[in-house]
Amino acid sequence: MSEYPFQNIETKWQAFWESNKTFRTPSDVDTSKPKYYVLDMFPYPSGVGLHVGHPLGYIATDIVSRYKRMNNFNVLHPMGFDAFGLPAEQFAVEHGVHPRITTEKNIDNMLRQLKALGLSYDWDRKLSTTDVDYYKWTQWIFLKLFNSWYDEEQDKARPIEELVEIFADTRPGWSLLSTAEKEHVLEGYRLAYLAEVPVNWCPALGTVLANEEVTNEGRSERGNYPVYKRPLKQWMLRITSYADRLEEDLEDVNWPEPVKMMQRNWVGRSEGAHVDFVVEGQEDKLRVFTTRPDTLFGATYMVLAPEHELVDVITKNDQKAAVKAYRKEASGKTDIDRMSESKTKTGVFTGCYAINPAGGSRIPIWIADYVLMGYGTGAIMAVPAQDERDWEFAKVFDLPIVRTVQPPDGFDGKAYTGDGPAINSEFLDGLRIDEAKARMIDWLEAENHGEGTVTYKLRDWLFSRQRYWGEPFPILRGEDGSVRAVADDELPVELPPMEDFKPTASDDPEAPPRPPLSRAPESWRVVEIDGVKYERELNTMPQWAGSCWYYLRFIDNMNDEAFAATDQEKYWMSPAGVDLYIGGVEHAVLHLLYARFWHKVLFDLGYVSSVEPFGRLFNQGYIQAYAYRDERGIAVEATKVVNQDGRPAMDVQDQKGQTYFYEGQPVSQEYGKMGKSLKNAVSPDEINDQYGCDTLRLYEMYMGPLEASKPWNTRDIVGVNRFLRRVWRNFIQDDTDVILVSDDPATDEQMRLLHKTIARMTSDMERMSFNTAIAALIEFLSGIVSLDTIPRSIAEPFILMLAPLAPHISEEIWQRMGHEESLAYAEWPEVDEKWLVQDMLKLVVQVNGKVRGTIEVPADTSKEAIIEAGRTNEKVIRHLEGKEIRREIYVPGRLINIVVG
RNA sequence: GCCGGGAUGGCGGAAUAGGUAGACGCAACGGACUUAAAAUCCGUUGAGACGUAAGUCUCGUGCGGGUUCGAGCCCCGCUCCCGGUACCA
Repeated sequence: MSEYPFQNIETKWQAFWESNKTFRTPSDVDTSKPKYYVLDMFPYPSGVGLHVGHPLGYIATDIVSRYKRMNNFNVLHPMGFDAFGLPAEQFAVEHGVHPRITTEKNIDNMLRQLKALGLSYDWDRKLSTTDVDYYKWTQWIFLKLFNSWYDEEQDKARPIEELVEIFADTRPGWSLLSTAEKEHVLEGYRLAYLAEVPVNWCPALGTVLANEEVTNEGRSERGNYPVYKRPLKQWMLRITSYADRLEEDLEDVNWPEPVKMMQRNWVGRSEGAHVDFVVEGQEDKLRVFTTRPDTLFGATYMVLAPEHELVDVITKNDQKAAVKAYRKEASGKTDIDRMSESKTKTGVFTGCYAINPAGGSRIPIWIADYVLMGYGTGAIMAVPAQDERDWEFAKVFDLPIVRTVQPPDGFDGKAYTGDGPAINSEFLDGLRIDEAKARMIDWLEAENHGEGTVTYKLRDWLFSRQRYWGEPFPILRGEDGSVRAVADDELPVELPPMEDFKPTASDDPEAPPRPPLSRAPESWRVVEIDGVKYERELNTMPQWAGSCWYYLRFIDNMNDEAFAATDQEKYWMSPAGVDLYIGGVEHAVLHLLYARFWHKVLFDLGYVSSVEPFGRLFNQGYIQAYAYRDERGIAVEATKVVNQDGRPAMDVQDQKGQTYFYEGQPVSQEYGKMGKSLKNAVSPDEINDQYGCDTLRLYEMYMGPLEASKPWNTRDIVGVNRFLRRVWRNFIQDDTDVILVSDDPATDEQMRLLHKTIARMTSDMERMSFNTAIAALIEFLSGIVSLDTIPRSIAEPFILMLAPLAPHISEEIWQRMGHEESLAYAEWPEVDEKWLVQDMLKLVVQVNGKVRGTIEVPADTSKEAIIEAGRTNEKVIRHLEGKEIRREIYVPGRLINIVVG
């Protein structure tokens, strides 16, 4: 037989696992055993398939799953597809085929690629968010949101009926209200509600987008099209009610700090005060939000956002023209314009004055676009002495500046935002910022000028999309505009089959949105209940809906009574949810924040048992690769680039002094994330064909730490491939195909090597340090490579340790060693400490911290004798001559350091 | 600007609790086997100096300081790279 027949082996074992359902997790697992739920962020089934960067995380979770199975855990390791949403629909539109068909085709291709990697998923739990019996439950959860409200006192969501009962008891005249009037009140409380709000409208995509889906250049994250603000009536989810809990509960999860930080920033909690200003000639006061109530005495002017509703009311006649012009200019600006002009402040005086409640001075009211309508109250008190933006504005328009915090000596700056004693502030003088804030808030509340408050950057979640390929809302609308939920037993509301599912895209930002479902057949669109006609909600849910809760459906995916049976949910989700969740950091805010929100709602309503969905999150790094551009700056196929000697760039790209050519033309080298756009993608299929997937798995893990981004270098693959070939050659005789394992006892030296390796492997696997784990196996093999036959007592543990990393070759050798069962549930080797004990210690002897010699002593030598041996070592003596020994340090088992002066 | 993360040989990386810096792999070089090549196996490989040699010494983890018997690791001050965020009051 030819050496290392990886193709036969891998085909054989993938078929074996599939037909034996080796990795199925039955619903009646022995719950006395510990559980481990390992989850990947499931992929979009895109048409282009995978490149080698995609499976990095999947390979890692697979290794963890296999390792945990060998450690007597019940492992839940499922996989599915996030197939609704824009990418799937755009692909379908581009190819002119129905999204249901392209989605299924793409899923099939991806399944093939995933299975070719030998990943140990329980494929019986496979799901797609587009499955009718999946999105039935997505709709069901939406109805739970619709039928709930947030009780601020109990700090949890409760069923809306309970609010109705409370209103009946406590709200005078409640029973006199009409159904519509009651519903209007309740709308202000429901966690899913309709509201007319300024939304991010993307005419090119024909849909609205969530704040999270818009880049800071004001473009759509998907497709990079311009996005405009416009008011529309849309479904919203009241995620802001959960702002504090979404922030606070980050404390209790084992997540990467950067991701926690990004979520905290997104929630953007800030503490401060509302302050009410009397406006001359107005009844109503003007309310501002400030984080620095302590600086109120230094507020020398006020600024309203140009969109603020009071602008028209307060503007004096002689300023009307200027204000109108400024407002028009501001509204016509896109976000990009605002950004590019952010250097100099602009604004217009309204002609109107307000009275500073602290000190009573008369201060002018301006409008300026550096104040945003979407944050706080859309109005600020400007304190130029302690705020950089206000300082710049005051300088441009020559407004007064009063310092209310004493800057340190020698401070020559402008606005001073640091701490210091209050000045020019009457009853606050001398207090530090924190004390002054608290005192001012007390005063504001006592004098009825405002109160302490908290605001957030987080907005409610815009939940409607004007697209076809999404979950229909289980909502009916009456002709009078009333809203009615579809009954639970009427679920699912299936997406109607439509020939023309394309969105109505437009270049005109003012064109009215026309959801594709408005063209659905009337038989679907119109529903009659008790003689009343309703039209179905024509928007669909955003892509994130399906991915918000898929981890729960995996637990019990066949259940048609509930999204998951209670006992199953308890077993797999208690106490801290998913035990390991691996995915890219790009989901830090969107998916992870939304999923946490839904989970908390379900928790409040008693449907899930853990506070957080994902107890431990891990971000794998990106795989990067060299890429090449021609003189026009266009990326060229990296595999076809050669160096000055005509060698493929792949072989020399990490060396200096190279110049590169593509079809004879010089090209420049760069380095970036692997992908289509840089034309530097490497397909796993290629590597599989040439080396096999055990090699691919090993190489991806051997490249470096899982969390680090690292360069792909096809050249380096031969390293791990040589290792596997060497394993094969050592275990299987080349010409006779005989297994080279004997029942001879292992030598002591071999046993020491084995147990040292087990100890290293176990700790490396626990901390997911797979690169060093592989190094340990390579070292072990070098230690036994010269043996003609390998003693079974060391051969078997070695194969078991190799198994999670390179499962196919391991299964094959395991079987040839005489085992009838798969090694998938064999026991992970255990360290026998007695083989770790050293009889002789090798110690380094340092003089003043520099290594000068080594000594070898029996392990039971006393400290004094060891130091003596070190001091008298011939190489050491030279460095001690003529010097006084001041100190002698012995670090047990490691070194001796002799300090001389 | 602000907030995170990082920088170790020609390259990817290792050093888990402050204790021999460079494990393991790639590349390169030398050797064995071979008619030859591939494959495989053995050896060398951070830089420099001295020595015929065994070897010895000096320097060395982005830069400059510090703490310590001892610093890649801790502290202070920088540089550069990557990610997030940006008039958020």
